[in-house]
Amino acid sequence: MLSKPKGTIDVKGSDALLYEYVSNLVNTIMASYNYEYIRTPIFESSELFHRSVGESSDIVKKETYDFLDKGNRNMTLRPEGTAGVVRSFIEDKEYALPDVKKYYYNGTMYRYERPQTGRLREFTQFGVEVLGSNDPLVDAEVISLQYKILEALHIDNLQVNINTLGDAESRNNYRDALVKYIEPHLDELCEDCKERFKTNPLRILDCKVDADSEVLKNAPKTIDYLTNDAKVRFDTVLKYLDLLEIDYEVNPKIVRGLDYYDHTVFEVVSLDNNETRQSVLGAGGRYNKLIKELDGPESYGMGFACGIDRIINILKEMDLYKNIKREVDCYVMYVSEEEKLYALDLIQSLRLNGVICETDYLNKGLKGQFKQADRLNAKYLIILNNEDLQKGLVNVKDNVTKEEEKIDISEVVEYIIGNL
RNA sequence: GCGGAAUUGGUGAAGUGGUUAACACGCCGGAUUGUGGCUCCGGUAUGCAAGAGUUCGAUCCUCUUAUUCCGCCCCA
Repeated sequence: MLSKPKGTIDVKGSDALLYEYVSNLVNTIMASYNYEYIRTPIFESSELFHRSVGESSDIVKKETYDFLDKGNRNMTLRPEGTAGVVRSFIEDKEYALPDVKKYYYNGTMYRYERPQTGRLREFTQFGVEVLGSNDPLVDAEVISLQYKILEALHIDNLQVNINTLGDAESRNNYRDALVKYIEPHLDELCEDCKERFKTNPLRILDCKVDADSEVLKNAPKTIDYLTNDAKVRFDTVLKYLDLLEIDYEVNPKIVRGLDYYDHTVFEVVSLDNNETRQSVLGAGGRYNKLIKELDGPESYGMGFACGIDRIINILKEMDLYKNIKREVDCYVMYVSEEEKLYALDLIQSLRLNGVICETDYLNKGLKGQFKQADRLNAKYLIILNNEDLQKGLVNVKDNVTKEEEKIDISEVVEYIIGNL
């Protein structure tokens, strides 16, 4: 038996409707913020991700889908969306344009991970990237945009956890201080933290095992190592968020795992999402260094990415979305071959007029067709029979009131449209 | 990459080392000679994730593999 690859899903049925619903909502809201849709390749040169996401990050070290194409080029299935968008921005020299570029994307990403609920190898994210402005206004807008989308889906108990890493100077100062502080206490930390100490010391801060240890409680805080400019900048972001009425909590432990972040970093969680599950719905931050890192000029970037699959998991448990299904306007019933000809013609006319129309494809009896019509929640039934057709009439039954009337066949389409 | 649990039909599931794998929903057919949704009757897994082993005999025991779920790592 052939089956789908590990960590992938088939999206169909009510799931597909939910994905469609979320995507449509994203499109609508993005439009009102005037973000442009961008679609970048699903595979890019491996080098792009090594240089953007970072050689030392776990994503690149052990989670990418790499392959050699037939021209012996090293390719990687995109593990995240930012790198491709930034690459495109640089490649097309959009930094030279007079305006800020505001992009949003919505597509599949690939990471070779151990799958769990809310963690797939092929997963779907939407996200935004704002390129070319360092104004704290952008930080606040990006965070609020993500927040407002989740809010529009009626996901409750949202919380934004926010922190700042500061500029390069702040970040380096802090890193040095942290390393100096941790080193003598290294033996008191867990095995994973000893490894992190070598690869990415900042990540020790959000270790769950050592979270309650005295060592971490007394560790230096990023906020104390900010340059004055970086601090003022962060305070400004928070002020704007207050103004936009976004619930946030400054959490000095948020550091993020991708190497390209500086200044603002944040994540949005849903607190009542069955607690143990993957509760981070989206995350992002500012990445001013990244553009130069990828051979662009000095520029600025800020964005977020949001996991649609996780959103869908939450929506599926909400009463609001329990009965989502496509409703059929009209079900056309026939039995004989002659009636079928009328049916075919009528169905086409209805469909071309925008009526969602279904019929029988299995030569079922009338009883079976009634059953199918009910399964489809058809609002109207059109029952064809030879006797009436010869008089130019068809039976139209309102499937809610159960009232039935005979309508002139030339007026059926208008009648249905008029009643929908 | 590491640790743990699970896997029975279209679905929810019960069950046992030994002839026909319960029950329910769904679906199909009939009672109802072309207007159903109620009721009644009948049908619906040559099969218990896949493969190998133990056994006279395994869905049930053992091993391997796969997948799913949970925890860790990490992350959306």
